[in-house]
Amino acid sequence: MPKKRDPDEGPAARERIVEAAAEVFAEKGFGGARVDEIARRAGINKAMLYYHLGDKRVLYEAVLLHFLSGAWQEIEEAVRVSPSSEGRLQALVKAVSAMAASSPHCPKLMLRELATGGADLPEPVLRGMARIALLTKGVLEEGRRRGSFRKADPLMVHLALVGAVMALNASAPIRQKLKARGIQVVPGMDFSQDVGEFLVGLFLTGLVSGRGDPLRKTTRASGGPKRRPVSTRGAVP
Amino acid sequence: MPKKRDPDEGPAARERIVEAAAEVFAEKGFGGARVDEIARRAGINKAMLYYHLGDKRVLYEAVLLHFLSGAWQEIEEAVRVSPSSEGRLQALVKAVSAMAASSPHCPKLMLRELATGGADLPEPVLRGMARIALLTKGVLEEGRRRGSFRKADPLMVHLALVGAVMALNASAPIRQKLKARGIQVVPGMDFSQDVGEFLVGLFLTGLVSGRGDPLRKTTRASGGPKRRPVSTRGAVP
DNA sequence: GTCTATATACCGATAGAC
DNA sequence: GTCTATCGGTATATAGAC
Repeated sequence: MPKKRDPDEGPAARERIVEAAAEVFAEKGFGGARVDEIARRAGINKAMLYYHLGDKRVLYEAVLLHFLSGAWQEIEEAVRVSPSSEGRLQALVKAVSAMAASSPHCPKLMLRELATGGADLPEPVLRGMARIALLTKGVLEEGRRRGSFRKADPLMVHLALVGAVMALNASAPIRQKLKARGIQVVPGMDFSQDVGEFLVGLFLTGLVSGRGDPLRKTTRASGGPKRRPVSTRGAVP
Repeated sequence: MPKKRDPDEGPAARERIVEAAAEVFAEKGFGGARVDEIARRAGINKAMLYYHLGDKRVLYEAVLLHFLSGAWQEIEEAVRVSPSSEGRLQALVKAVSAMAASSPHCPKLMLRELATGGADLPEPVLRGMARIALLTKGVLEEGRRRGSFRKADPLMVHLALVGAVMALNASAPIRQKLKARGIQVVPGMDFSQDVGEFLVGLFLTGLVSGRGDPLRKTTRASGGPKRRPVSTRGAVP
């Protein structure tokens, strides 16, 4: 009886391997990840890993596509069904945020790829990222034409969004370390606000007050400019 | 004659080693960096590297402190001299952006640490990061009390700022890859807008139009908080 | 202070028995 | 399909000659 694992005890070998690989690649990076450790966490022999998936780079490609291939369609769909420019931008921000929040491994993998300049990115992943960047560009340019958005480089918006989303969603360990050094927002270690909603507010109207909360009137069409915000304060001497 | 290197031909050994190490750590990460390669790029023998700096982890610590220790004071100073809440936030954004832009290695190193959850961060670096986060928190809470800012979790703002800044400043290789796949904003491969000014606009007023562009009223000099920055609309006498 | 040579350990990948 | 054993290559770190 060469088989020691009960075939009914969980997902198929390939699935378990990809999940374990995502964990280890996210923690250690492509170069730091050890195939032995991936095999161990998958509960499988290293030789079996090579038998099922191929070498380390093929494994990495499978991990990235596992996280990204589904998310792309959800992002495009979320943008497609929104009726206004602001709604589309809001949908884009929320969808990217949701993708990052869908797995703790996803934002870490993305941040590493940002740091390496995409050196380890396989071609299919690059094409998908280009699709999302083009989608962002389209949303922003249309909103700009309609007068809903001010002038901003679409690629910069895309990169700022990805960076902010991934940093926030990968920040739990850093938050814990900062918390031990004086940064404590609320008694718990979690954020005091929903990450997606925070990002929508940030990208749509920024931090300066004087405009209504964008979340309360999401489907406002692309009409003329909004009412000029009232500067609230005696803060200007 | 054991010495092959002319002592006058450049900076001291330690400086050259740290610079080369920053380069390699930024490109390959802590686990992926090879001590041999650092020594080679520093134009020094590997044994000499150990003689001067100690082991790989001490070397990494020296690299991080080299980039961060000076930047912290500049950030705190830039915030300190700003006369208003909005001006302080603007100064903070610009100072963090300037730090990331000061060296191509800095944003890559920061993104990697975000991805690892600060696992490789030495204690002095962590304390410095906590200082900046606390500074951000103070700026936002004061602005909130004065009515200048809307409600937002200060730690989320800090992490979003760091993520966006580092992603934008480390994005040159990714931009080139995306450019080859249909994303081309302007003929050159550079952004069509200054990164610091884009970020100020994003964090202060977001992308939705209807408010005066805060960038038009900022002083041209980088980090110049001399003039009152933002609230210069005609409606506010 | 500088360099060569090497100890020690580990990793990716495969061969081959079962 | 599964596992053990191992090869070949390479990494960190140090010993020791000069």
